[in-house]
Amino acid sequence: MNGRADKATTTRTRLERGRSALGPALELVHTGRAPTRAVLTTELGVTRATAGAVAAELEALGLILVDSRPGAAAGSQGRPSHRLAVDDTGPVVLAAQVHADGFRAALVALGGRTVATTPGCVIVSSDPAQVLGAVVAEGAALLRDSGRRCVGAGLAVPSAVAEPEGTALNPLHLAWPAGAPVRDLFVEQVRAAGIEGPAFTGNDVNLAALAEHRHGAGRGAGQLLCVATGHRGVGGALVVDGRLHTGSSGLALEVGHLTVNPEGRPCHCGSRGCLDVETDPLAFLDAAGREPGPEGSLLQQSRDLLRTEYADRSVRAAAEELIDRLGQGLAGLVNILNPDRVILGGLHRELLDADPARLRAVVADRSLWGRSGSVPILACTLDHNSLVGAAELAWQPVLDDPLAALT
Amino acid sequence: MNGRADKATTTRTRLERGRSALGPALELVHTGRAPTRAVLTTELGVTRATAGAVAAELEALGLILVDSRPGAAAGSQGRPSHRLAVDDTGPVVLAAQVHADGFRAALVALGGRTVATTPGCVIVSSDPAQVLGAVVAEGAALLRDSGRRCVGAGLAVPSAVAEPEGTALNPLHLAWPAGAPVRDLFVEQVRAAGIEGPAFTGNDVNLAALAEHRHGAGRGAGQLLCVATGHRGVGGALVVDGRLHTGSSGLALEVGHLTVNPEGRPCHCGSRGCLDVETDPLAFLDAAGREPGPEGSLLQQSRDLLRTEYADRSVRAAAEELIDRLGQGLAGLVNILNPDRVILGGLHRELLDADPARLRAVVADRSLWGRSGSVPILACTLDHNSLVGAAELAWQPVLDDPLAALT
DNA sequence: GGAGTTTGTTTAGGTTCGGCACAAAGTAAG
DNA sequence: CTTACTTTGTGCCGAACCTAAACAAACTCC
Repeated sequence: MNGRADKATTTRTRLERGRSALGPALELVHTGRAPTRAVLTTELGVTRATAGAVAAELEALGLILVDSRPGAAAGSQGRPSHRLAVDDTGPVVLAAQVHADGFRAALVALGGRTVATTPGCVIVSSDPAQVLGAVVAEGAALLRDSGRRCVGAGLAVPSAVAEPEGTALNPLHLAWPAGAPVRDLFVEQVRAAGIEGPAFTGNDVNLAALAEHRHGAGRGAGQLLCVATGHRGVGGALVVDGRLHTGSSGLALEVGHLTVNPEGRPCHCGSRGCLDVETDPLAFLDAAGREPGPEGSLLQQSRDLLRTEYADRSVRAAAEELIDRLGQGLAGLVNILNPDRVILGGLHRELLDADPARLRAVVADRSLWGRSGSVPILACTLDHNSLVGAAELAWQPVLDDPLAALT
Repeated sequence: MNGRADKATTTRTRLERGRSALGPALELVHTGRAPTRAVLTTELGVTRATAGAVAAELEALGLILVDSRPGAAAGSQGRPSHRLAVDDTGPVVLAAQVHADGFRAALVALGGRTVATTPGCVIVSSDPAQVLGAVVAEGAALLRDSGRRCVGAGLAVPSAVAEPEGTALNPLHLAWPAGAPVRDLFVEQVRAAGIEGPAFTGNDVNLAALAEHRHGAGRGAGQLLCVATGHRGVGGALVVDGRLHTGSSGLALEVGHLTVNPEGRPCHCGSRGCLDVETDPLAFLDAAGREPGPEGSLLQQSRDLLRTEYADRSVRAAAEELIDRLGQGLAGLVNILNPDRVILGGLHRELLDADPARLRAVVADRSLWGRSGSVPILACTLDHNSLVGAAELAWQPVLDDPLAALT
């Protein structure tokens, strides 16, 4: 009996109970759905004993605080439950975002709270490695200043990211080559900077959707559709049961080429009237008869126009045209995906704010079922939601298995 | 201490091990992915001891057979593993399908094998209750003749089925009222016929996709997109990680109103050139300049035309037009859903067979990423896949928890 | 201040699964 | 046919994890 086939010899040594529920419990605290130990007990569906052990273990890991002082909480009848909160002195992750305007780095704690951030920086190179090096350098400086433990890094890029390769397929706004290996480049820079933990990369709208689902307007949604436009083109994302629906190779929700205007503008895809070219800031400025400025500022220019000159007939007409196109696109997506909530970002969010009734009416009219027609359409609520989403990406291993991720 | 809050007193009595893996194990045998106990062991990721207990338990439940005779299997080195197979004398489910042509009932065993079926029957009423009564009566007769235990019933209908209400939102081909409570009506008829087990209802294309994923051309696909057209309109379905993606209220993949031809036919939805009116049998007959027959036979008429008169210039031109439109629609869906396999049914399957290269080229050209463009597009392979899918619906509780479902 | 309610804690016990040793059943080679 | 080797099935033990139950603690309400 020398050549043994049994190799799965995972010797576990810890004796505490409540290990398997560790991840779900941390996620509940992380997303604010378990403010007390009593709520944690019911949410996990375990006994008080188990929930107590789980909370104690998470506290021992330095991730959460269990406030067991008498008098810490009160209000209803019975013994007040211990309050649960993210440990503000606990580990952080490095979150980074690259976009047409520039880049930004931040440290994000559990709960999605940004504990340190750089001001927006300007990109000085069109070489992905150099840009990511600058981003990581900023993040490393933040980490040094804070003196906190880092357990991972996440990067948001304005491009579809193919999995499992981790390549950016259309980083057009960055003048990067299509297919740039952003994941590997980012990992490399993170390693070179001596930052610990795994490093991940994702599409900015996907990550924004994830952030909104966990900490913003998407909380509690079962099937959350997110659509946003920043500078050029339109991005989409779907969060199903708390997880990003990335498709089989990370390219799902590439919604830009839905036809929303049969007689519309020609698109580089060969068709015409695509969502991409009909509802982005450039389309808005064009419809309003304004001269577009530099690419990085298209969103700001459009936002200013919408907010300050909405009384102007040409601006209003342009807004209404884009709202109708956007509504048509959203209706198509609602028919295909049947979400229970829709969140809009970037210029789309501004369009929603400008005339919510009109957008909702278009969607209701064009989507087939009254039930679907009444899907709530909301504006995103988080500042820098892509950045927070990048942090979520880095936190995910910890949320999945805190014990394994921290040791 | 009288008013106790702890009420979850689930006293379990069985002593066997391998309970939690019972469902996954049965699913592996059911879908043919665990032909032997050794494979079951590795697929489940448990020890041989546990897998043995699981297999024994499933055999004790009368669901599978474990062939432990020496010499039952051989071929490679080492001790041959016990063969696993569905118990052919085990329980069955009642599967039923209603469509424009008529209806059909069948008994389906584990593994998706149809053990008894009625010939196609003609619908003689436009009252849902009466039709379902006739369907269930046929099924009950099959059950009586077979003398086998029934553990559930499933029904496929040509309509979106809203959840959790179980209402058919657009049963147009059946002349049923929109919003007909098909689930409740079906449950009622099943109960009245004295058939045991829970009863479920689902959309026919959804169920066809489920069947193809488990027993047909979709086996092994991670994200399976299924598109089909029977008589009028187009249906879609998505299977993600082996489960139907139904959206938040069962209405996902309502793909009929994607715009695929900006200058196309007007659609009742108010737009023009929708997939629904551009790629269904009626559109094909119209494009070929043929007079459509009665609604129930549109598919058959189109199929005959495609197969026997493809040399005819008008037929070929019509096929190519529809292929282009279908390709555009599929490309849009591929961009949004990023599936790793596409399966076509009904007339779409015939179009694929007529000119596979053309359809694949259109999809590759119109979908954005080369990677997505190379999505395999296949024809469905199961006879009566909606019927088998209806059976899958009824089997699901057993697959989820065999112990609970059978006792 | 006592009754009632809700939650935390301790203890005991049970279920499930992995590790391990060994037996069983085949193939491969002489 | 025998021996070596490979692979799989089985029985036993213990660890891990959780529930149940009883009790203690901390609040509200009257």
